[in-house]
Amino acid sequence: MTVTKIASRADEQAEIIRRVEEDIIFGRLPPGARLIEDNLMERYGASRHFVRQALVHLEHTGIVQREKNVGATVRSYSTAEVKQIYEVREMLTRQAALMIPLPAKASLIMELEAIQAEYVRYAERGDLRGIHDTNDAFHIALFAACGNPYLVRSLQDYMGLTLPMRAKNLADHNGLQVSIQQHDMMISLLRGNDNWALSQLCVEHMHSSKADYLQRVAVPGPNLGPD
Amino acid sequence: MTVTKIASRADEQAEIIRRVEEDIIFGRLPPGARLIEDNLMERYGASRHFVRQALVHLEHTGIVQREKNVGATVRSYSTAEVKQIYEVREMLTRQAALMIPLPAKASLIMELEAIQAEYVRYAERGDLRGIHDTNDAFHIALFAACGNPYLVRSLQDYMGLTLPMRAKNLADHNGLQVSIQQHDMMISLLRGNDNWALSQLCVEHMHSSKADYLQRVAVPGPNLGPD
DNA sequence: GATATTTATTATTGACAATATACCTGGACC
DNA sequence: GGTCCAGGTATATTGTCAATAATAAATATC
Repeated sequence: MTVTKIASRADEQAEIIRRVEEDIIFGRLPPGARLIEDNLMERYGASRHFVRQALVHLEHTGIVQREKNVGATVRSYSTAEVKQIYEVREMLTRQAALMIPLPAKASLIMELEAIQAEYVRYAERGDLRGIHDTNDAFHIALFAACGNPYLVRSLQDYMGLTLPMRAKNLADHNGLQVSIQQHDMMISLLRGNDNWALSQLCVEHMHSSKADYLQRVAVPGPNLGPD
Repeated sequence: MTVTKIASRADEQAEIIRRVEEDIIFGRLPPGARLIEDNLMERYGASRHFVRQALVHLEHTGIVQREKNVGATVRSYSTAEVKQIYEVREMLTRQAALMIPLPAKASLIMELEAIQAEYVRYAERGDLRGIHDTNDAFHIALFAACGNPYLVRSLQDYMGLTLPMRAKNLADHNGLQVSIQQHDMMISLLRGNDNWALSQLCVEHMHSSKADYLQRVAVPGPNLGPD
């Protein structure tokens, strides 16, 4: 019940979005779960207006589905959709990686190393939210180096869209270790000259979470009991 | 003052968005113009709620800029930004075109021919709005054939973003004729087997409006007077 | 030239309206 | 007598609005 003094009213909505996202990512709100405005209002202590706006945003992002006069639910993705989403994300990723001038500037490498250090710290602590955020920050910082902010924006769109799929992977100890190693490899490739290798690594980096998710979808969790 | 019985309240917002877009596209609202809620409310006979919502949407689209407590303005693009936007759009377009299975199904070709016929009709009549809409419809229908709705969605995003740049080109008689011819060529390429040629044509198809816009930006219109 | 004041504009809120869904009741047909 | 459908009512939920507060920019004043 800490009040924590929300910085400004404008950030309040962003905060709601973050928290709903978080709840979705970490499975507290499973796919298909209804997002009822009144509940969210109470849960986050916000007015209907902000909650609604947050839902509109999340709908646009793609992780929430809204139906007029009926309400919002957490969206779930079929295997076909997951493949399609990743197809585009991989394409954008590959392209962005190829556009990064190599060898990268020292400032970029320093920035990434700083983020990576933080990432490792969160990983050790098992702070899921921190892991997730620094992971995203790492990729954004990396791809920003491609020089085209619009490409980065689109990549971010797809990172948001694949949020639910990636979360579980980062919670898994093994997957997390692999992710950390791959980030390190990316940094070392930035010192070299091989855009193609970088591009390939970035695409592979996505592969595990995608495969993982598809597997999870194919074999529905047995510990949920009959429905 | 025709009332025209707006189909449903939900469509009202879409209608406002359409009309604001239209005003921006056709230059009635030039880049930098302020979009004042009260004005729009009166102009479109809508409540503040819908106008605001429309502005939020247009901001997300990218053709409107909003600053807290200050208001919304029509966004303008620097040459660098235009190039970056088109860089991504071309990339997505190329990719989508390469993914269309050739030769295309007869149903697709029929659909495109129908749209194209409408397009020509609007062109003859000089109906700018109709020209614009059918042109977009043509491309959406074409690229939908790539089989990945998410790729199409991203393409649509960029079509929206380049809206202000493309409009003037479609108003120009010459540019319009070229556009019509290129559409015909696309349809005939769909009957063949050469994805690469199709891809190339689609990218070239964008080139004229892009070049045109960049030229227009480079040589500011002289009939606006000093500011 | 700095500061107070006014004005134009957007942000926020809570009350109310509209809508869809779930539930319940009554009746008819099997 | 039981069951299933139709209709209507209640309820849960979202949609809309208009009044008010908050903010930033412009203007006037000293």
